[in-house]
Amino acid sequence: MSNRHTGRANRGRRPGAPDTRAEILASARTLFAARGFGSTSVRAIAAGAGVDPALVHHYFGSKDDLFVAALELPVDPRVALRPVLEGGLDGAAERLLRVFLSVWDDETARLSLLGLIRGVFEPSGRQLLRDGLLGVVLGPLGPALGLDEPQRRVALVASQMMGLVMLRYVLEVEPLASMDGEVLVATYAPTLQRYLADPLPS
Amino acid sequence: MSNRHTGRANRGRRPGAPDTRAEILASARTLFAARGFGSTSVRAIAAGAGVDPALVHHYFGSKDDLFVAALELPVDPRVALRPVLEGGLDGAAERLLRVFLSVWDDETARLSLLGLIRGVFEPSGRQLLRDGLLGVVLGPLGPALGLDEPQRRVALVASQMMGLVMLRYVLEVEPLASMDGEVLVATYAPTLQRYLADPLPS
DNA sequence: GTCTATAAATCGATAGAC
DNA sequence: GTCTATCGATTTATAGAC
Repeated sequence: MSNRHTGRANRGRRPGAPDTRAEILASARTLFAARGFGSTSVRAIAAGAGVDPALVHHYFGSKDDLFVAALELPVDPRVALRPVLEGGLDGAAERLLRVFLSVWDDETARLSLLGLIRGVFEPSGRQLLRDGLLGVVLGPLGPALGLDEPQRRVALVASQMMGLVMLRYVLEVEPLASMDGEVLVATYAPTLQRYLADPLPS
Repeated sequence: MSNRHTGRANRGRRPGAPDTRAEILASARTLFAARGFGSTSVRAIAAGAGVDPALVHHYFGSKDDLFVAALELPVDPRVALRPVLEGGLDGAAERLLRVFLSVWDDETARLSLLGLIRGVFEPSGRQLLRDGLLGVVLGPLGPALGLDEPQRRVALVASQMMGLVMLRYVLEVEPLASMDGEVLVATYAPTLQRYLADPLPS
């Protein structure tokens, strides 16, 4: 596990001077928050961390992966949402709600997510939440479900889910705060399904 | 209107020593935020301001009036919502959305309201927003429209409106942020009407 | 153990004296 | 403008019947 206390110290490669991986993450968080995902280049992140751009890919894979890591989400939304995306448009709202509630009703995940929501009122936090929620979390719904006007439909879905979060988990308004998950699914699924699939006005 | 600059200064009664009205307001804000509307008595507010309870009524009328004043809302929700309450259940969602958007799309009012929303993450601000939004603003919908399960229906309505506020006015997500008001009404009215009038699950 | 009746305290609001 | 006195309603607590 380590070569400390083996009698023969200083064997092998020493740990990288300052923790390179952490510096890349810090640089990414700062830049993503300040300029948004689209306007931040991997090269800029590498420069901010004082490392070679190739190291960014070495540690994190794609720029998307790095963004997800920088968000510090308790779950990888691309994994969690897979069953939602793969099931087709029928019943998509219901599956989405179930995934959504299972994450938010887990206490550890909830605390982490609340931290993200908290940043809403600072410009950097807004940018992060916009790109994260609309881009990474709900964005894939558009292509995967074959939505027309994907941006608009996804924004409508997001508006209802964000409101549910605010009332149930932030403001803790009754009876929403202690309502059974299945009842919530039954209540909100028709709304979300309408936003996803029904004809949009004008 | 005033005796300033009339050439004969200091006419009439001078303003009361410490501004009693303002002290009552300050005391009310503190107590409403800390304990909530229901658990705060007019007597406690008066004690906090060091004045007689009757003065509270003298300056502000009812306890409800005082609460609205303490919220520093840009409009009196009880006045603004009158047409919503009086029109009956049919079309209530549409009328509610129109009033809602007319207030939020006014810049002065919006800035003031955003200040209220900002307090969501502090316990005192939560209490204030809960009592304000659910109690004063949307609460009257229950009795006026003759809703069954008024608490639940009003909370559902609030969850969609709060989400719309977050996406359109706080996060400023497109295309919601610059969407025409009438399109928004047409989009969200069916959702709100369902929350108000349709059978609820379980 | 559960429900009802009643007593006590507290509250919001008003009228009127200073 | 400020305060005393007080009403009527609501809430809270207690006691006793079943």
